[in-house]
Amino acid sequence: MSLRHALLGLLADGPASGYDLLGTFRTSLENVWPATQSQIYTDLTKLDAAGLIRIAAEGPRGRKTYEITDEGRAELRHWLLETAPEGYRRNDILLRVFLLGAVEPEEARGFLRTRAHSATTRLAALRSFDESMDWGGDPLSVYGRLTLEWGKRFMAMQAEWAEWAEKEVAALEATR
Amino acid sequence: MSLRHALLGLLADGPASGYDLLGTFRTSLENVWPATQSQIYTDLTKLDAAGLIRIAAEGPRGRKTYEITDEGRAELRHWLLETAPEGYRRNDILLRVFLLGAVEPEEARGFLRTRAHSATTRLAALRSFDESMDWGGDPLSVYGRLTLEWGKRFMAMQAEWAEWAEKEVAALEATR
DNA sequence: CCCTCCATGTAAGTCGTTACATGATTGT
DNA sequence: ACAATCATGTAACGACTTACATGGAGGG
Repeated sequence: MSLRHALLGLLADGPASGYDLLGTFRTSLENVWPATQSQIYTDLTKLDAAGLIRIAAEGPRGRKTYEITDEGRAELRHWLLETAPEGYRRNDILLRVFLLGAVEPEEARGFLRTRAHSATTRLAALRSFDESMDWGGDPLSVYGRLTLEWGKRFMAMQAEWAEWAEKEVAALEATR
Repeated sequence: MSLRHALLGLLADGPASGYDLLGTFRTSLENVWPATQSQIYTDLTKLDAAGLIRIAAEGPRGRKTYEITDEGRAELRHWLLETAPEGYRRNDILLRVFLLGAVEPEEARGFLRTRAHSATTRLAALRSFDESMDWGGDPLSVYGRLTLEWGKRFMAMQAEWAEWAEKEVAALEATR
C-alpha cells in the first residue's frame, strides 16, 4: 500500500510524470522505499482510476504529467497522520544473527566483523553525501535531511553493535 | 526466500513440527522475521519437496516432525555466510518523514513526538523482557541475546533521533 | 544516421497476508 | 460435555521483482 502513498506524497509537492518520479525513487528514496519502474507505472494508473491523482497534461513521447487531486491530498494526510507505521519489521541481518549457532563461533565472528565493516563504509558514504549537498529550505530538503541523519545514526549504531557483538562471541568462545 | 532459510535455521537446532516452529516465530522471531501459520506450512512442504528437510516422524493429530537434511545444512550455511544481506531497506516511518512537507510543521512535530514516545515505550518493554529472561549458554540463547541488544540500541537511537528531529522542525518553524 | 535518453506499458512469477476449513486430543 | 489447545491445509488476493516489448525525440 505504501508505494501508492509515496507517489501521492511526491505529487503533493508538484505535478510530475512517471519518469520524473522514477528518478526521485532512484536518487532520494533508494534507501527508504525502493520502487521499480514497472510498479510505479501500474500504481499511477491505479491512483488515477481511483481519482486520487489525475492527468494534468500530456507531452511528447506519450509523456503524462500527473497532479494530485483533493481526494488524493485527503488520503495522503490520513495516511501520514492517522495510520500507525509498522517501523522496522523484518531484518535479514538479525535473522542471520539469530541463527548463527548453526556455524562455528569463528565463522559467526567473521560475519559480525563484515557487518561492522560494511556499516562503517556506508556511514562514510552518507557523511560525504551530506557534506556535498547544499541543503535548501524547501520542505523536501528539510525533511530529506532528517532522514539522512537517521541513516547516519543507524549506521553508527550498527557498526558499534556489531563490534560489541563480535567481542561477546569471542568471550564466549574463550570460556569453552 | 528468507522464510525458508529461517525454517532451515530453526530445524538445524533440532527436529520440530510446523506447529512448534509457529510458536518460535510468535515469540522469539516476532520482531525479526514475522511469519504466518499459512506461510510456514506451505514452505515446509516446499522444503520437503526440495529435499532440504524431511519428515522424521509422524504423531497424533497428523503431527509431522521435520528434520534438516545434509543438503539443507549446506544451503543454510551458504545463505548464512556467502550471501549478502539486504539490511535495512524499506522503512515506512522514514518514508512518512520524507513526505512530511505535505502537512503543517506543527503536525509534523506531533508525528515526531509520537515516534519518540513509542520508541521509548518499546525500549522499556525490551529492557524488562531482557531482565526477566535468564539467558542460558545454548547457541539460540547467546545469539538471541545479541539480537535483543540490537533492538534496545535501535529503539534508543530512534527515540533520540526523533527528539532531535522535532527540535529541528521547531527551529525551522521559528525562522519563518 | 545512430546513440542516448526519454517515456510507457504488460506478463509471469514469488512472497506474503487474510480468511476459510477441518478435525483430533487433553484437561477440567 | 465442552473448552482450549494442538495440528494441518488451501484459496484468493495484494505487493513486489524480473523480464520483455515498444517507440519517440534530440544531439553529435
